[in-house]
Amino acid sequence: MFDELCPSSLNPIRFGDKWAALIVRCLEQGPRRFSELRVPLRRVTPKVLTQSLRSLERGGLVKRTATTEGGPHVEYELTPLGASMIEPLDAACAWAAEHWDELLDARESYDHALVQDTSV
Amino acid sequence: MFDELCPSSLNPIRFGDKWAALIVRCLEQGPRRFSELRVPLRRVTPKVLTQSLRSLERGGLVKRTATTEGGPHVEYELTPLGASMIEPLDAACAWAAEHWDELLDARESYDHALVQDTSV
DNA sequence: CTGTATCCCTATGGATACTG
DNA sequence: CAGTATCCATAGGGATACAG
Repeated sequence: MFDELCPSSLNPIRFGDKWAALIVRCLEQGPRRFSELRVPLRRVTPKVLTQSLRSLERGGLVKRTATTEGGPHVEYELTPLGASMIEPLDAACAWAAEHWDELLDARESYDHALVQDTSV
Repeated sequence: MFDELCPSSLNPIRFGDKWAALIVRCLEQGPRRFSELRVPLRRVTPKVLTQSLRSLERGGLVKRTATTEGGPHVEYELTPLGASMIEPLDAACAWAAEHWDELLDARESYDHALVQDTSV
């Protein structure tokens, strides 16, 4: 029933892996180089960043352009498909931001209740 | 920079774990019992379903109600907070559905190109 | 019926070091 | 600069069996 909504091998509802959404938001403002992406992403290790970028590239969301003149230079940018993802992604981020406090509060009171139960 | 957007411990941008989004969509149409949820979710094992439900409950997105009269009977339903998540979730699903073919095509041609490179 | 308990396997992601 | 290579730790998810 939900097969077509969420094949685990291609799960856009989760917007890809841990860094995918963040990368897309970085590229939202224009092309970025490999090293330019590392900084805002909390110093993600190169291996992991490469993994995520390859995955986005594979899904046609990001385009990679390399030149070698004057040292290696690689730029990543959103494809039109990638750019089309920004709208739902922003909606999700806006929702999260709007309800952030509620989420944290719910969590805290749930955990608090658990402690009570356990101690009794 | 992105800390407040995506703490890995509470990552609503990914709509929770593998089953969370699917569960929410099941509950969208009204309260469901534990066993009623197992069927549409491709026969997810009880352990995993319990895990996901607990996680949603902890986040204040789902409410659990249990009665014991005439055998165990437990119902899960969306809280207002959980219901508010449907909008961005639907947006994400709609995007995925709309661009599904493009995603698959991009993937296929990426993999195809890889094979070419490797064989050369 | 609604879960727990146990075991297990893989995928994800990170640290560190090295290369073209 | 833009990655690979290697090793490793953990968590997520699943199979199966059992319990209240």
